[in-house]
Amino acid sequence: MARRYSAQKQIIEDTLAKMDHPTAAEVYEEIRKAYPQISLGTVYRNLGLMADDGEILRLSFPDAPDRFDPNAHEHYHVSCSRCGRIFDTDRTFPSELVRQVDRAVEACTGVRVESRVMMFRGVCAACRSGRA
Amino acid sequence: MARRYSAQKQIIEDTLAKMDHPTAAEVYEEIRKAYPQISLGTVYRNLGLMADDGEILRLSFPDAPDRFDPNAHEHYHVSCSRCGRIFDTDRTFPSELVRQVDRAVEACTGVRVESRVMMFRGVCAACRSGRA
DNA sequence: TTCCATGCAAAGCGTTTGCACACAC
DNA sequence: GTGTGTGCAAACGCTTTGCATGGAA
Repeated sequence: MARRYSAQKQIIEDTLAKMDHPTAAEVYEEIRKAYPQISLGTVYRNLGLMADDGEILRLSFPDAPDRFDPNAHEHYHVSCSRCGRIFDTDRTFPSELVRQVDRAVEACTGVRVESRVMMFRGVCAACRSGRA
Repeated sequence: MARRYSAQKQIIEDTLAKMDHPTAAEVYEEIRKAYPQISLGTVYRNLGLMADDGEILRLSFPDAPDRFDPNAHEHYHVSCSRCGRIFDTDRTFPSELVRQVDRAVEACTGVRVESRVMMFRGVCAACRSGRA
């Protein structure tokens, strides 16, 4: 059941942890700087497996490659419609609010919520004031 | 600025309205029953344009084709992790809750929310009781 | 020794696009 | 008549996969 150790998976994990919602290709390019022999297929394979195992999050956006998030905890994702940057909500986000929404969703649809990938669009603070 | 009238766009719009979160291919197949001469490219083109204009919603899921929703109003999407069906929240969903979340998101990330595509996973009522 | 993970390259699939033609205006 | 939308098919980009090899257990 447990996966066999592999240096590549370790590197992918460590690299993802240092990046900000990268695509698989971005992870690949970053790793290649230090380990030019790694293959894109391996990066995809490991990211996919980690996402399936719930270790990390895979985020899908229209017309764009998937992005990965090492933080699999419940949080929201917000992308700025001007600069495209992606923000996470953090621990300061009231968790009762999340639970309240879960309950309202279940009341409305009958679905008992297990996980949330919630994406918002808006304009970030930097873009609203001066420049992006 | 206004788009020119086209019978195809009209059909696509009408067909989408009658379906439940279909993919572009599903819309195409449905239309083909009555209008076999329509082309897949036209379906994609029109759905894409409508989504860009905010007329309809385009939903992206990992490892699956995009799905389209004729209802562009603020609502949540919930997909059942067992049967894969997609549910919408409806007007009974408390809108103050949505606004509360928007405010909390802005407090947390600095992003002023303009639109929400919120997707949950869980197990629907049908799957929880008997069979799907 | 066993068999899972890798590297490589090709295939797969959803989606977009270029072009010639048709049709709304 | 002018220019946007269509049909068709080819191209595209992201992602997965088959296969031979290498390395963990």
